[in-house]
Amino acid sequence: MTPRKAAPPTRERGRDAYHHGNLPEALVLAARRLVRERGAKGFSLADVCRAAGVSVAAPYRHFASREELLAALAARGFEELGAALSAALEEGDGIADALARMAGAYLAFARRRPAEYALMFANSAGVLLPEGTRTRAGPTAYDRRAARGGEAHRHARHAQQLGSALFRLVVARLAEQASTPAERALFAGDGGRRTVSAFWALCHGVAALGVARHLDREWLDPALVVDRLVAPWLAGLVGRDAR
Amino acid sequence: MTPRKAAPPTRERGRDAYHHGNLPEALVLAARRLVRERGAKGFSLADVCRAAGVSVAAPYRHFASREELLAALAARGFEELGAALSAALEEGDGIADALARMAGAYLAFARRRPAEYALMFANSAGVLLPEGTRTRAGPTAYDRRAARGGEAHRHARHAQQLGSALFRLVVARLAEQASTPAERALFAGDGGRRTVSAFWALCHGVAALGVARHLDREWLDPALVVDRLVAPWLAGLVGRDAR
DNA sequence: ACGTCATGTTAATGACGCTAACATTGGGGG
DNA sequence: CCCCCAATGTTAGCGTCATTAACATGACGT
Repeated sequence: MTPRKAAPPTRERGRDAYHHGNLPEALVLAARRLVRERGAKGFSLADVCRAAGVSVAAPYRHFASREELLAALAARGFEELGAALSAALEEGDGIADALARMAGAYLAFARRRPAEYALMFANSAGVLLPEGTRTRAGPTAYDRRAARGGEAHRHARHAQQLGSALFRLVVARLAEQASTPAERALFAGDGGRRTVSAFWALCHGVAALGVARHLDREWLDPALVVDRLVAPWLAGLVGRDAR
Repeated sequence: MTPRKAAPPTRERGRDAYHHGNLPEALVLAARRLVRERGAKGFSLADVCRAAGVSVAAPYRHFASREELLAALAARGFEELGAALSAALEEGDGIADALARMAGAYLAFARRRPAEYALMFANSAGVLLPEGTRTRAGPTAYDRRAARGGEAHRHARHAQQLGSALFRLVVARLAEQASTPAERALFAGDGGRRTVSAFWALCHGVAALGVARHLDREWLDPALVVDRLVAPWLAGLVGRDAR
């Protein structure tokens, strides 16, 4: 959007064929490997550089900071989680079944990639600092470079949450599958987003407490989560609206 | 517990009257202030020392690492949260009301102390590293000192979760307030712990997503959380067991 | 009075995040 | 066809941090 001057014609944007051969991708992959091996805090940007075989200053051509590299990794995590949820949604037969499958997929993701999952919600800039704070004011060196060279990069920014596209898809698909007026009412208009948000909170609660080892082992079983949380919640909602 | 040799008779353990006058407490308070002002990652151990007016090496007489100081802070957070939950529990009239009040207290805590809440669940050693990993093996200097001088310190360790004491209290109190057989069944035996765990997951899901700004503003209202999550969930559970 | 041990300080170490200044490379316009 | 330039990567260096060892101090019991 907003093409100030005609875009350079022949070269494709960040596909491959760079010096290194797509360093941003290599960095994200290296970071992901380290996150899986050593946990979300168990590595440094320097480690990532060593793993990718570049100097410690190289990442700053593509990412404004270590935080932004991790944000890119988190964004990738959200994409994968979204894909898993979409797949589960499509397999579902009826609202209750679809929600149960999605909960299973959600919890499976968190259990198989605990460090990445924790990272996705450890959005330090947005979460851990109060409202408008920035650790260091003023544009960073990366910003100055980026300002000069058009708009260039941006590897994070996208999908810093479960994209609203996915949200809309889930609402629409569940609305289709509704078989009673009460079920339909749950996904009509803005209420649909509300219902899905509640479902997300439900899944995230179990996933986050589970990853943090605050819950008994039994909660690793999606069947228990569905039986003691998802199903009762849905039944309660439907039952009330039916009355 | 396990008093190897008779404890030193006259001096009280870590009350006050040290060189500094209870440095551990001063450090925790300074850290808490910085967490509230600058967020969970917006400060360094050196900053805490400057705020407390001691040298950067002083904390290591009382805490093994920066992580352990933050753990102590988190433990304090869990204590406060537990107290708020207990108070709400006692005010409740009936299970549904008690749970609604506890949910309100829980969400209020997370909303009023977002950085501390995030910290409480960012237990890096336990959460963010895979199973048995340690960043650096071998006993630290603090460990060696502590091994020599009996068992000495320990400011964290306690209450790294919502204490099981609180858990038992909640289960017992709710079991008393149950007015139907179905409600009573929810809190009988191990099932009680399960039910309260589910409730915790529910609250944590909304609180964590809310703190991370992943939910719409409307979810800041406890009434909505109760109406769309807590109440339906409870009604669903009770309704099913009643059948 | 004294010595001892808890408590705190000074100084030093290695790693890290980040920046500026310099080097290289590959593709497109003259 | 070649050269220029911008994108990409490197080297060197700065300030900070967490952590440690070695040293200082002072309160308390003997």
